[in-house]
Amino acid sequence: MSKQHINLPKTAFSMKANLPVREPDFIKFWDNINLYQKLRDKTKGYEKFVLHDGPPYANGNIHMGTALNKILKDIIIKFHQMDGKDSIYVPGWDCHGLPIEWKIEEQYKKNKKNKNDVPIVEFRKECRDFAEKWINIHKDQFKRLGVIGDWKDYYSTMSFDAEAQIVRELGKFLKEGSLYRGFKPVLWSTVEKTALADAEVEYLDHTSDTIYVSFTVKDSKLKELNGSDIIIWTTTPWTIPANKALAYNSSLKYILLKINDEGDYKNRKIVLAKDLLESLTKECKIENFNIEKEFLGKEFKGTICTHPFLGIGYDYDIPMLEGRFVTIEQGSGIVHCAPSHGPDDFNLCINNNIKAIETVDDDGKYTNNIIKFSGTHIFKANPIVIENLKSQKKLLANGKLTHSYPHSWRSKAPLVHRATAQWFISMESHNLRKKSLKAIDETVFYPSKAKDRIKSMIETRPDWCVSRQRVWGVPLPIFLSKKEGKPLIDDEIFENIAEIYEKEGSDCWFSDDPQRFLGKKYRSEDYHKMSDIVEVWFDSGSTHSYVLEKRDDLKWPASMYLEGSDQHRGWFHSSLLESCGTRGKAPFESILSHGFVVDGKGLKMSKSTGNVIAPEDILKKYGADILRIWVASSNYAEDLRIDYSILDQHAESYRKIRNTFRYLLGNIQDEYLEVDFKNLDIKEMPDLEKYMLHRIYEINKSFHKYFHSYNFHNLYKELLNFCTVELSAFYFDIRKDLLYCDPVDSKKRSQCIEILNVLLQCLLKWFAPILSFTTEEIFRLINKKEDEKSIHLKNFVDIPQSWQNKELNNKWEKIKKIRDEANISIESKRANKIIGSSLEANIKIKLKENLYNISRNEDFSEICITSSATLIKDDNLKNEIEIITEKAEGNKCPVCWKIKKQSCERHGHLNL
RNA sequence: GGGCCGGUAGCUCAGUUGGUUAGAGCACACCCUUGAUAAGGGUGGGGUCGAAAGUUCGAGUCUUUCUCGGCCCA
Repeated sequence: MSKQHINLPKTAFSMKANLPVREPDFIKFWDNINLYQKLRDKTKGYEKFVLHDGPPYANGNIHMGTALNKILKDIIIKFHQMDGKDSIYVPGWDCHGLPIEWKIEEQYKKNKKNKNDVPIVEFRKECRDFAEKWINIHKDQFKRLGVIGDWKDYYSTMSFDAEAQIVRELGKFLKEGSLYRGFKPVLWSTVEKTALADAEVEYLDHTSDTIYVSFTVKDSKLKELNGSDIIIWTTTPWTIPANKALAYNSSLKYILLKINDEGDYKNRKIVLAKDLLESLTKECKIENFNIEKEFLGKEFKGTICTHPFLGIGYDYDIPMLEGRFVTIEQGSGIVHCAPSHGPDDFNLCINNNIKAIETVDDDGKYTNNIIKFSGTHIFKANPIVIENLKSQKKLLANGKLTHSYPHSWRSKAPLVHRATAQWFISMESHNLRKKSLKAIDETVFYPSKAKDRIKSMIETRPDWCVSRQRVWGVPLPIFLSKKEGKPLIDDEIFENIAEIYEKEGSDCWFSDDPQRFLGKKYRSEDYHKMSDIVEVWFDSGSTHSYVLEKRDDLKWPASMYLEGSDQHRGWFHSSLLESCGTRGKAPFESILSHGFVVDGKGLKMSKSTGNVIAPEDILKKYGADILRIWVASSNYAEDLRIDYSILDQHAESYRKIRNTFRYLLGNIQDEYLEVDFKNLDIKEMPDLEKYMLHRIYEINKSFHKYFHSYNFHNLYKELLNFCTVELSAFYFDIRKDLLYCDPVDSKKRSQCIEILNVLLQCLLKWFAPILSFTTEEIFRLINKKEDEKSIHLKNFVDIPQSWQNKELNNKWEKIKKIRDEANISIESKRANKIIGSSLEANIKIKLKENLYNISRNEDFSEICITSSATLIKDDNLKNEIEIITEKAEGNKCPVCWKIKKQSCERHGHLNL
């Protein structure tokens, strides 16, 4: 038996990973050694890389998208840390807002409790506790993914200092004058005198008055339209006095129609959508008419009409605007717009610089802004409006319609869209739009196409409405003077409020005497205290001010913001606006946006489709490292597909990587020796080892190139290919003979061992940001230094330029080609059952002079793993390379298994 | 419905400014090995580049239309 004469690999590193069971131990370990703090200590004073966390909402278990986001962040953080930066990740949570309010209200409903009976402060306390609970759950879920961050000192939008700073930020906008009071429609119940959220709305049948109204064209580029009547249809006649515009669809076909019937409209020309001709003439009982012209909606552009109540003082222009929401489902194909009474109307108008005004008061009565009808309750206004339209000869027809209509879930009363006072940040008054666009230009985007996406949003977005009529949020720190109705602007007051919040949070706004906030300078009797809260996007949009700017360990602006591509309209967007408004610059140097997680077919995950995979399922079945491989190997610039077959594939790759490490560890018998790269004696190395060093140099180069461009899927692919193609199938396979069969202390074998140590170090570090757990497992096995606790505390390797050897590379490219040819030749003999193992073969390699000269000093029996190999120069060859494979005759050496006629030159003396 | 983005082997991805026969790894099939062994090696099959039309000497790459999918908006 000759096993005693060979050096077989031996390692404590098991083939089976058992990640789901083992990984949690490493999380405990990282906690125990306080890895986060160790990292900070280690790179204290170094250049900072700050990846500012976009706060997830503290509500519900994490899903695949969250897992993707956190893992991607962690991978990037670890890369920069190992690249020699102080790479900092402070996790945060978004805590205020409606979804949590609803959750608490839901609990109330279950317990038959009425929200209105509960003091606001108590209600807010429950919201706070709810968010707190989910932060803790999330924290564990994120840690389980292997994410290293400042878990002890995380940030949240509901912390007292956050609430205080939000007040200061709002104060800046108020002081500047860009935060103004405007009006915007919300769903309103005139019975309960309150705004309702979508979830509080019930759709019930309701019978409405319907009217066909005409707006006379005052001026149009389309000459035939002048003097004609544009027809609109509406189910809310009471909104006609609030009309400010008309909307058409530019791709629809419209017609100009002359009415010949007797009555108010005899000989008048009306305009309507062609597709609605039949229904409209039927409903309006128009029998005799002729079509005078047909044209496309886009020709309306620039058309101005007069208000149907022109005769009673409504003497302003009504422009026709392009509105994509206009359809031919019902009506006339032209929609009347009252910006105070519908979201579509509001948006279209505000985009065309027509602001909504207060037209209806809290009680449901027209305000003084409505000429002639002020004081009239809108629910009693329909007959009056219809009467007036008729007398002005602007009513083509009227009727009734029963349709689904929003009602209050509590009082069951029909709701209306009513413009209420809201607070806006102007995009124009202080050049916020311009500043933001400039900031976008100065930001680096990964992928670069994302830049255009956010840019076009900023270009077209209306003013930012930052007020909400809810309770779970930061109260708008605004006092309106009773005399002038103007907001109180005084830094001292904002600071006073902020300081109070810093100590006790913002609950006191709702419970305490307003005088407390006004101090001694102003009298509370002179002011109305606003009860609105600021919308949550302002909360999270301000994180840069109370996290990046406030903390000494961070920096402003952040090096990077990294979120899903939906955040172009979310957090990227609000952060940009908030920061540009208050600091004139973006709070980030770069933005990385990733796509969405979809199923294996590219469809979005949904409960109803049943294609949802939860991170928890993956962790249980595969472990976090497999999930991390999935993240690293997927192209985040597009949507990321995931299903069990995809994960199986990655688990398979993981095994390959693991076995690559196992080979390395086994052959060094877990006795790792750190190689001094700089002083490695390359000259003495065999060619193959030199070639491997060259490959390491090249891989390392592209590794850095890919990492600095955040191109992880190519980086991972490069590493994986290196393991499979160059190591496992090539270098390792060739060197088994040397490692197993040469004397332990032979020079050549020692040199190979040295290369294995180099490879181990390189691979361990290259993979550490991705395979956080597995690399730690290996590091624990080989690390002997008491003070070096974790692989994550190490830096990337620095590969000496001297390892690069392009000439040698060219040579080995050719040798590999010869090897490939030899394999094909050997395989044909194997298929014919002449030989089995390649060691049963002797090969003759015929080469033309050029190739021959390059190869002459190499031992191809070693490279091709055959018993012998002879090189023959032959310039008359048809091909570059020709291989002849013959069955090796003789005796099999019991040690190296080479088949020789004579006794083995390496092991013959052992007399086995 | 609108805006933006995308569709290359079963899977994950390459594919420079349009230029030979579209590549890699994995998976698959077959074979070898049994000294990396619930491992390792070899060989091989597999693509009308989402569809159609167009520009061009030449299109995976450029243009248009359609289709499917995703995000955002309505």
